[in-house]
Amino acid sequence: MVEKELSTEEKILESASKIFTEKGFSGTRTRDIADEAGINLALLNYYFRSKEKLFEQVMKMKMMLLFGKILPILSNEKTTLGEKIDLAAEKYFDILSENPNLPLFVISEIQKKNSNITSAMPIRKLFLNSAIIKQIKEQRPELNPLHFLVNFLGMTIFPFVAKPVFSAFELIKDDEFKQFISERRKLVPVWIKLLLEHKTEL
Amino acid sequence: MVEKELSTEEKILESASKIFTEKGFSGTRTRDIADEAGINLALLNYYFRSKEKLFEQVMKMKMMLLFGKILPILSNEKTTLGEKIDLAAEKYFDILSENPNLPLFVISEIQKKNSNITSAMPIRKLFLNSAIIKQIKEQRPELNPLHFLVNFLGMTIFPFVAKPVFSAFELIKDDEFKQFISERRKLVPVWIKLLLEHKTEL
DNA sequence: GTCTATAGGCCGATAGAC
DNA sequence: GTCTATCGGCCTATAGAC
Repeated sequence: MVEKELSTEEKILESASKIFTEKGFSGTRTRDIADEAGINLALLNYYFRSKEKLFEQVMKMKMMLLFGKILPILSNEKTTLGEKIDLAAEKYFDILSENPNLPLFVISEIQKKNSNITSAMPIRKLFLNSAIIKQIKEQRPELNPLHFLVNFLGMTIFPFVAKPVFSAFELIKDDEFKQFISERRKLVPVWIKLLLEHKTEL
Repeated sequence: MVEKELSTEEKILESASKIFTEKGFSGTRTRDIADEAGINLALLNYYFRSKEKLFEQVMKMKMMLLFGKILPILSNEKTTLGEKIDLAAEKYFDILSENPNLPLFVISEIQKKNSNITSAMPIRKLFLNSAIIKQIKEQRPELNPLHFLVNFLGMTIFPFVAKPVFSAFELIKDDEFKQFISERRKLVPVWIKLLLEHKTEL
């Protein structure tokens, strides 16, 4: 139950965020959100008009959380490539440790086309023109720079995405996972730099 | 529409596989499966009793596809670590190119606890006792071998998991993605071996 | 085995009192 | 703003004819 000194609207948003993230759009019932927020179902529609509109609000928050802090780091013209890797890893492991289900939620709702929010965000331009893309191209002109982005994101985000499966098969316990992630926080930047330095024959 | 010379039961399974994978358990309506299979809704319940039971069948197929070919490669006592990496990468890129939504489907349905199938599969034992874990420990005794598995899976699976997001933001087109994946098929084994060879200071 | 028709329950949304 | 009560539609599952 959400308590504290939140307005009714904020309480509903908090609860919606929690339940949508756990169950996805189609698995969520507005009644559950209302219960979690400690208010009546009618009130949810009074504030947000419909389940869809409430979901879009939550999705917008989640996208900001997923991209808001990272894009500025990648776009910074004043830092070196190595500094960007260190900063981005640190920031992402922070965000994901606080919001472990964030990437799986966003990816899977976008895949199911439950959100049109992507059309409203200029990620493409921001990303393709970012300083880090230029720096990777300088360092490794023979490869698509997306390879290194995917390596970075795969090493950083994938453990959080795959955690439900690892847990279900008891490959790792919750406290071991925390330790595992704190090791990766230091290892991933080292590994990414290693991959960037060693020219690979195709 | 599924045609060919499939039995009714197989047609329903095929269609269920397709639609569950696209929309997840809670986003799927049994009517849509029946339509896709070109049969009546009542017939679906005649063969499979319920939506849940049909889903469990599909999930079992998907888990076999995801683990069935890979675990034997990782458990083979006669191959070297390098050979295992080459074979596993090749096999996984094949499977995932044919079934790009497979990992996202499995992960996200397990996260939503829509399936109990994990309790029926002895993945933990098979994996923890596998030859590859021993070989990684020999090569890099100072690190949790799970780090290298996660690196491998992150580099291999993550591009497929994240593709809906990349596509939504137009960071990559479908034909470019095919090319991108065929590059990674060669690059990932090289990168993984590189990470295994270079001792990392923690 | 396969169909039509419908029961029965769930869920999103709203009317209307306070 | 917040509630109770309820509508109307959708979805799974089944009864029963062929």
